[in-house]
Amino acid sequence: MTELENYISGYFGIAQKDLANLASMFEEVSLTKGEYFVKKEQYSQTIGFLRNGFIRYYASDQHGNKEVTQWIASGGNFIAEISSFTFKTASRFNIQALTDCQLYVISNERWNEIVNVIPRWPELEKLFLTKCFVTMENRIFAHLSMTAEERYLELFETNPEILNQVPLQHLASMLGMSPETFSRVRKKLMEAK
Amino acid sequence: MTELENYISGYFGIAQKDLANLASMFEEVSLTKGEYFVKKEQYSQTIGFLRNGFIRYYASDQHGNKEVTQWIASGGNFIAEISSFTFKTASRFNIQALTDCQLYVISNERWNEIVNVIPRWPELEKLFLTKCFVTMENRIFAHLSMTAEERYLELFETNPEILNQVPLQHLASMLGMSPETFSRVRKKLMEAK
DNA sequence: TTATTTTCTTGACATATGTCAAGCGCTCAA
DNA sequence: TTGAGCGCTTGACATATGTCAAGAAAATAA
Repeated sequence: MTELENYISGYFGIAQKDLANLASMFEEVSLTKGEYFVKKEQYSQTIGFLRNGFIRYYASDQHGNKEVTQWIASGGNFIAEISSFTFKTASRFNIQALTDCQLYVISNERWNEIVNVIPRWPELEKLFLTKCFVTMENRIFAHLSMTAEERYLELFETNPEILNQVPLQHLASMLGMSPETFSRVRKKLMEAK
Repeated sequence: MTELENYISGYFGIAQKDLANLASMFEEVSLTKGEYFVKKEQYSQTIGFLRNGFIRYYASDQHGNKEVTQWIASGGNFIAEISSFTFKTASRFNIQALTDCQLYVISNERWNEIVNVIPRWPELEKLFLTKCFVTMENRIFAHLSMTAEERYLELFETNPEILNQVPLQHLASMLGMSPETFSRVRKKLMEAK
């Protein structure tokens, strides 16, 4: 089983024989640090599967004063500006490689042909989208109910590796706090241990 | 065209002849103010379409100190604890009528039979879920990039009617601020005009 | 209607978090 | 190896927002 098949199999329960077909629909792409997967306002007609590295979603706030990091994706996850991909609208975010990255990429047209390989694909896609939606609901609840320190802790417990691998200022922004607050929370929790 | 057909037709582009069939799969349900559509920890196997009234999603924060309003749905929208509905997990939220409400309700089993009435239902459902996901991404971006006052203003411009129809304390919570801050922002913007 | 409860507002004050500015310490390229 | 940037930390201070308590207003019940 190739790496991509392994990953996809983790997301969806798919029969071995179909996995190879599915995997063959993707194309290997590399991004070097700083390169863009999508630029804001452009149209993005692809979905990427991030094999390794980190990719940041960001945009300016409404006044153009500061860059806000919407999300940082780690290896093993899908990457897409889903609004642009699905509704052919302008991208809301820049999606940029924070490190050198390797991806598997698939075009919109190809994505829509997956159903020919895997008949129950619509169901799997639905479950995938639902899972994404539920994750976002939980993320909103976290912002409504938790302090900056609690949000930091949650990240630390959920995804500790990321803390050594991407600029902390971007993690701070993704968690909705300033880099200074992030640094202080971090210090406090270090000393407490 | 009945009310439900009219609503559904707004969400999805569906042929007239299919609409009646689809609508007939729903059941009329009323809730009086204070009644629950779902209680937290229970299993919810239905989706509701809110004809009129307001329904609040809420749960306690992690310490059990305060109730947090995740969302308030207005008439003309679907209501569901989607995680419980799709993955048969315990509900994360209470979903409670803030006013007397009329709904159309459909069970999980019935929902899965819609495809027999409308063959392209999986595609419509996917578009619907994607739209929900995009909405949540935008809501998170709002929390990362906007002040309390800006979030209030956005609600005021997007959905002004809601401000006279549900307790402001719940709107405050949904926007991630205290009732006092909500009240002060409100006063400030009233005076400014 | 009147009584009772709930919700909203307001002031005084507390606290979390943001801002600014300086210094330190990496990293990376020459 | 050595600058030159960039990113992180820290202190001093500013500000947004939260908390508490009281009273006013509105909704609900009797």
